[in-house]
Amino acid sequence: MMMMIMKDKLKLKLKLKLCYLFTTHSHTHSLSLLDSFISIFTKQPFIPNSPELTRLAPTLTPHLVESVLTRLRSWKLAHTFFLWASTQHPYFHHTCYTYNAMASILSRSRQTNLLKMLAFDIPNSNCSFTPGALGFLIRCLAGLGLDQQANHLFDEMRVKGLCVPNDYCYNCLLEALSKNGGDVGLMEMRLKEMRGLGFEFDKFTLTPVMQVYCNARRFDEALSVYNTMQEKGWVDERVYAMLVLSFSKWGEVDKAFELVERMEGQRMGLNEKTFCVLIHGFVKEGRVDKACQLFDKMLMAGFVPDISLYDVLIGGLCRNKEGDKALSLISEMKEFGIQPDVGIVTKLLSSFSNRSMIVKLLEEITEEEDDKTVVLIYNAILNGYVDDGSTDEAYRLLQMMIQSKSSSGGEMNSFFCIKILVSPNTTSFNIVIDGLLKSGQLDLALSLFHDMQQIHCKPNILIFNNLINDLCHSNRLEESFELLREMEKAGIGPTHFTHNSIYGCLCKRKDVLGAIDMLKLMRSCGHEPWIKHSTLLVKELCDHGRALEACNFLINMVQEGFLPHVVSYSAAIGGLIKIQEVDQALNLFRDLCSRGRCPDVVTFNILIRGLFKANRFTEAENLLDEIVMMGLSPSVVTYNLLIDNWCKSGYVDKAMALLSKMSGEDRDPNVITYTTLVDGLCRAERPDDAVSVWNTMENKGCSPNRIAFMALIHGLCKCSRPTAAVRYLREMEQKEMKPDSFIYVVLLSAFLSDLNLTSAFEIFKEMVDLGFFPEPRDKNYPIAIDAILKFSKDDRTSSATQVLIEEGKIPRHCL
DNA sequence: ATAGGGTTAG
Repeated sequence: MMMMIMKDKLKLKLKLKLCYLFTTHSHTHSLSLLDSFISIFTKQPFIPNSPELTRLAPTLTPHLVESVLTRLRSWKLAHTFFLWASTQHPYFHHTCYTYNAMASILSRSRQTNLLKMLAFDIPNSNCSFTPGALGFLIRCLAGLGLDQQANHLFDEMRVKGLCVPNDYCYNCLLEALSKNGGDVGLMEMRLKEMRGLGFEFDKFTLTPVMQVYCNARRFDEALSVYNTMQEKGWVDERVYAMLVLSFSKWGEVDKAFELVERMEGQRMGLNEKTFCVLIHGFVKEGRVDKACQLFDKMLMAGFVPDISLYDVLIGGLCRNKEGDKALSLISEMKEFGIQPDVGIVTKLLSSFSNRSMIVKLLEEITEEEDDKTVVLIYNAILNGYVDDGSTDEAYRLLQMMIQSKSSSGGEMNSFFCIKILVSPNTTSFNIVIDGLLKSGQLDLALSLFHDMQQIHCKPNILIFNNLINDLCHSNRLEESFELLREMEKAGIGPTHFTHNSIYGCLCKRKDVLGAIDMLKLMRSCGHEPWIKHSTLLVKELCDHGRALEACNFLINMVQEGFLPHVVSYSAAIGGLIKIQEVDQALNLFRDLCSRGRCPDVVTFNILIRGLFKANRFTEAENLLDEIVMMGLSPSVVTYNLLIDNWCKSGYVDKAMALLSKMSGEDRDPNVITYTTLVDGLCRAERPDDAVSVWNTMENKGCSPNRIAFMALIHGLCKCSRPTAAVRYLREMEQKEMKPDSFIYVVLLSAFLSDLNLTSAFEIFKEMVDLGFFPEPRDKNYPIAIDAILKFSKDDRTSSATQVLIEEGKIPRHCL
């Protein structure tokens, strides 16, 4: 410790000596020092502890550091130098001036994080700041939205005694707080502090205060501040603009406009940006009238409008069906040399329902404008047709445009009654081809594609992609490949969309080899295959019992450098389970985990179901623990699987207990949960409990679907309660749900066992009328035959049965 | 314009 202090003292002595040496000579020496530092810090590579720097360190002064910082052109170099200088104790300590020089550079170059760090360091450096310096620093912070840091810094500097803030500091702080929305409570607290310290409020205090009130929609407070400023004569253009913009934001268009007029009375004006924001805001509020007036004022003030203002005004006028005014704006913009673009023309067309207006628009433009603009308008018309479903009209108009190219006189457009003198461009074809594809006219789109090549119009990537995509959806793979070759010949590189369209088609076809070839191609282009396509291939294979091939495909994907998504893996696991390869499924599961893919609840659900089906209950329930250990939580499906398994293995009460647990865990039971339990309770001969679960379901607002109804009806019949069951059948009918045929058989049998022949016949008749009479090979066929026999033998039903036979409703072969 | 998938009930 002692040694270090002595060493420092020695260094200090040396420094004083050097300073003396340099200051005794003229300041050309310090200029050359400046140059030395600049050249060292701009030299590449920079070596922090070079002998050169060590030699120069003692010469550092705050003034020199400031000069170097402002001379270094890049913020990075400046910051490197700044950090280096920070470590040169005891020769050098930063002052508020060097800190601020750095802060200003970081603020200008938007280095938010570095500035934040700097602001954090300053109070810990024990460097004192003048009030002016603190104000400056706060403004640097505010410039990058660091108002919270500014607020914190302000207090810390004061508490540590490093600065005694004055009214200027407070004004800077208020300004900072108002910049990012602002917190009314915080702002009012600072004002109270100021007053307590005896500082007067001035224009620079109240302007940010008003801003904060405006941002917080505190209408009355904002106005009262405004009035105070008005009395003192502090209202300037900025204050006005602030209030006008706020009024506009609050939807008070008239008040905003009044204020603008008041400004004019005081010979004050808005700036260009404020004009633009206001005009957009007014139109948004549906006040195109005031927006147009303001627009005129803007032109009077000498500002040159840009196309976006015309766009928004014309859009507003079109919405108000003021087509004439919109058209006159078109003439006006032409005087400014601004061409209407597609957006504007489209807006005009959408508001013009009658053809005369469209003709006017065409006239307005065709006279002077070049072909480019005319094509733009025609494209807008094509767009309009396609958008309201008149694809055929669009196609016809485009054909006329194509003809105009070949016949020099121009084709007569019967709709517009004018001559078409312009040939279509790529966009024209794009619009119509797209429209044709959307309306399912692929072949017409393809023929248009050939037409465009006839007139040497170049197709773009969008046209190729859309055609290929549609061909793939129609399973026309060969033609897709042909287009792919064609686009490559045309020098248009396929995108991931192109490749994925074809890949998807191959997957749909279960063409494993083709899909792998495509993956190779995609790998070479850096195109990622879409998850849904790979998964589709896996699923298609699994649905056909080819789970092992699906697994091989996934292995191939890995070999091609694409790690399949967990969804694709899950599909394969499901496929393995379907062919009873549960152990293989478990292996695949472990494999994907080891490859770094994370299984999710669905993956677990698939496995749990597989294990249950294989009667491996303990393993299934162990997986439940694994879900939790992985930080996942069981889903409703997981619980439903458990409930189903417990119901079917005789633990209905355990299942019921889980039902109550689910609501508590914010895993609300769904219609499947209830259906499973209704089925389970009926299997356990507890029809009353089943009905009570049913009622709970309805009370919870969960509406039963046809499967739920069928489960209850079936269940009640099994419990010999066909009369109760029929009530639910009627409810289903009321809800226009159609039960499957077996429901009628089940009801019929139940009534027959119950010896309720009348009701049995009623159901039987319904079944026959619905065409649900079982085929001879159907296992329910004997039941139907037995019923007919019983009906024929009984007085209550025999004649009606006879009628059915005579009407031919009971097949002949039954008799 | 172009993500999106795999699991549960009668």
